[in-house]
Amino acid sequence: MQISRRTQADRTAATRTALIAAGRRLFAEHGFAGVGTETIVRDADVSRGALYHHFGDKTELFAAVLADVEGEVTQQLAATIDADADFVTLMMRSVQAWLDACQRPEVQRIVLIDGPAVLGWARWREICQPHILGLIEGVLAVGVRDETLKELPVKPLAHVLLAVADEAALYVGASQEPEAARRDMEAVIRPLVEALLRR
Amino acid sequence: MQISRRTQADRTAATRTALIAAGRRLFAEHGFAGVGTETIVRDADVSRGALYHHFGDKTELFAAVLADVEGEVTQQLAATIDADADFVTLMMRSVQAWLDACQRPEVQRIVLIDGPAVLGWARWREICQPHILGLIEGVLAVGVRDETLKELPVKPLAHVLLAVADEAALYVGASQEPEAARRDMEAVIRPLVEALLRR
DNA sequence: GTAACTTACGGACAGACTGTATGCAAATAT
DNA sequence: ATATTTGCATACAGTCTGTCCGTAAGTTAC
Repeated sequence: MQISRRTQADRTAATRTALIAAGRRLFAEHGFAGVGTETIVRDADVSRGALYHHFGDKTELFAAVLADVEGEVTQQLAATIDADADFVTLMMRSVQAWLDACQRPEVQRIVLIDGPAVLGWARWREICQPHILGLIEGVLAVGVRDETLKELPVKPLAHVLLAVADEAALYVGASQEPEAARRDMEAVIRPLVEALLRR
Repeated sequence: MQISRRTQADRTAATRTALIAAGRRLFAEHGFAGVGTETIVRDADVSRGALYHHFGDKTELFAAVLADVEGEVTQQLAATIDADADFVTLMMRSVQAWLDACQRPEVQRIVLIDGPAVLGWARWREICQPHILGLIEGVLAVGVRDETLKELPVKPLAHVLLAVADEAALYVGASQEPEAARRDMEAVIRPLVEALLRR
């Protein structure tokens, strides 16, 4: 083994992250269909050959970008979770954090709008699974086990709750008066969350 | 005014409906990005010139297809609505009907998956507004006014409920065991609907 | 250290697809 | 009957995607 200025792993990591970063910016601004690979590689300062070497096709790059954004947002969310809080405030705080995160166009456009259309619903949710969906399921599972929550199937429940949060984010994002829309949405979501508690 | 074999309005109607029907089939099967205009016009038995004469571009044709599907599904839903039933059973019956309708791939792919990505979320919901969203808002408004429901902002609530129904449809559609998934989803949705009632 | 090999990348190319422009024909207005 | 508008056909230009093949950088074997 010889000494080398840049190892292969280094090169790979550099171009991959450059491409993902560029894709993130451009997909967020123009949407998946609105930006060509040429634009992406120019922004990332690599060649189209490099792109197609590391990613099977344009949608694979998109999948990597999506996973990247998902991971980041989920990490933010996880940080706001306080295991001591009761279920309802925990959930409502998570919704708050989710709405905050989704104000960034990357999340709205990439995760919520283009994700399912580009990758298909199943693949999209698969990518969400280890991240945000898993987080929700975890919180719910605890609630079900220690009997503060009704006995409901956790997985579909997590899907429904995430769908609610997604729609809320888009609703607020598209609203002319975001503050009012946000207050309304929180007022709507709270009773839904409370409905999960045992009486 | 002379007698004419085919009036202009007839010609227009014929090609428009042919294009919409073809688009409906093909968009449902291959997705918006997966089918070219050439394929559509061949299936509709018209020329590309005709397409671009009647529709500004491919996305405008898609919008027309979406409105078409929306209208049909909403009509089906409206038929199942029985004003005499109490709120919860009314809602749960609507969910049933919605899940039935969404088993058709046209609805899943066109309305739920591609719609927001192709047209943008705002335009997408705009098209839903006169149809399914309006229907939900109507039912809710009645409930709020006669005080069987909590006082919640109707519009965001309708959005959230529709989002729940959409996710349920996609969840069931993608499931390996649709019957079980459907039962689970209904079990999850019921308490959410009940949560809207005044105590 | 050198040769063999694998991995990362660059540039050119073919195919497909979208939207437009131009020309014609059918229908309607004058 | 003529003019004008509307519906439609075809050809064309521009763009974009994915592939192919060659080259260079890095890694392994001897």
